[in-house]
Amino acid sequence: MHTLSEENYLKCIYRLWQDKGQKITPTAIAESLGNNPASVVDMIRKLTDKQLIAYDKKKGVELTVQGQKDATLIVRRHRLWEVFLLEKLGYHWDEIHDIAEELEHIKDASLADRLDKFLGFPEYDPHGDPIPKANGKMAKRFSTTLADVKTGGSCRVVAVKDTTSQFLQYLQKLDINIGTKIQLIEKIPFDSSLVISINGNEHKTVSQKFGESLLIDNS
Amino acid sequence: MHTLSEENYLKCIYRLWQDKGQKITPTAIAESLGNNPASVVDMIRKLTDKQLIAYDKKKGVELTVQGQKDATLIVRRHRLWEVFLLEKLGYHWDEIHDIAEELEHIKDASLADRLDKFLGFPEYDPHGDPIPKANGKMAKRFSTTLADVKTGGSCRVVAVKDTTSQFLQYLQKLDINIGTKIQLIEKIPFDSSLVISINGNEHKTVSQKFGESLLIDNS
DNA sequence: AAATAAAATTTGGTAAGGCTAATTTTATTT
DNA sequence: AAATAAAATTAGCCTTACCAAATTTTATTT
Ligand SMILES: [Mn+2]
Ligand SMILES: [Mn+2]
Ligand SMILES: [Mn+2]
Ligand SMILES: [Mn+2]
Repeated sequence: MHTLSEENYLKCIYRLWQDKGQKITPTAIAESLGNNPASVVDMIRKLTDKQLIAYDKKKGVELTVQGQKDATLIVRRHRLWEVFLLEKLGYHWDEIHDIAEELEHIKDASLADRLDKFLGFPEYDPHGDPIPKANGKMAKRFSTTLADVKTGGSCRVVAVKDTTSQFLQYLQKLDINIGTKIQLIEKIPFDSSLVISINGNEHKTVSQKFGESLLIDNS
Repeated sequence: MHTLSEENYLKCIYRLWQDKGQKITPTAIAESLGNNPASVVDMIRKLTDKQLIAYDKKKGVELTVQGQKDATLIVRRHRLWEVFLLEKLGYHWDEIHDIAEELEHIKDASLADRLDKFLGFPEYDPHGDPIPKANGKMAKRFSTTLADVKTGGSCRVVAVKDTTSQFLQYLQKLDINIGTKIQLIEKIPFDSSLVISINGNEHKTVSQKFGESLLIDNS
């Protein structure tokens, strides 16, 4: 099996791969994990030896079939634990990520499946991310952000791209949750700030970064 | 906070202290953890520096007040997770110990208390060990074993002293659980084997080691 | 095509937590 | 009281996973 560190690298590579679909460089991994590039190079060698990734200076880092399988399972465990923490233990959605970051590494062959069943086979985690099934398949992952909405358009929040408590607490303050309806009133040309109406209420202005962190469904 | 290794040492020392109440030596700790005595000496220095234990060649290792507090919390988490795994996820009692051994190290200030509440504030874990309360207090710990019962006497199983799956599966095979009634028919003088009747059924013979691993209540 | 900047890699270290083998201290026998 | 055995400790190494600094490779400008 994999060490805690190996698992965190795997999951990180998996996320970078999903997020952009573009070349994954040692620097990108280093930044994402808050590690030194030198450490990343070490781990790339290690994961390559274990046949979990393939590295080519041209194509960057890629997960092998086995690497994808293993990464998916870690993500599955992470998201299932998040559901458990929120629904069963009553945590708020800005508290669960860090705890799940530890829980996802608990090793037991049947734990994820049992937890899945206990939770009623949820499709999405509390941040709107799809939970991989036991077979590795998972529901659709949304990709349109609030920043992509046309002026005047309406949409519904389906997921958050950023799970830091700073962002989630800001959302709480604005009374935005998964399912909240948002109308884009105006896009400020100067800095792409967005003027929005939350659930039909008074206008509020949010940054471009904010808009790019909210995944929405046009409806 | 403490590392995973520090926590496992703390818990080990706590258990040795409860089990016998006698002098805790580096060798005893090494044996209990399956580590080399040299490693134990290193860790004793580390835990002493952190003021979690006090070590005196005459008195052996002792937990400080802080060490006791911290060890108790780890035990609390371990036993609460065991209840969760058995009652909510449907594991058998011989599977839960090893998983709880990992879960007990998840660090979050309110996790144990939330889990405790979710489980309905259980008093004992599935092996019959008392679960420390949030304030550190806990229900009575039983100490009489089946080997202490007088010939002809009857008793009820209240806890197991050994949580290895070898022992627990043997108990399962004999149809012995927490609460099972056992009568001591005869004690073989030669090797202290015990002839018992489980729930009034036909006589079976078990070893002295077996008898010493079952905690009972005379009733 | 050079020059420069950025990214990747190598080299040499550190800290934690293990180990074995050797040594010293403490207990137990004779 | 010696001799012997057992326990504790020290010394020296190993692996994992990180780091900083130096170097090499690759990209980007000029
Ligand atoms: Mn993690
Ligand atoms: Mn999530
Ligand atoms: Mn443990
Ligand atoms: Mn237990």
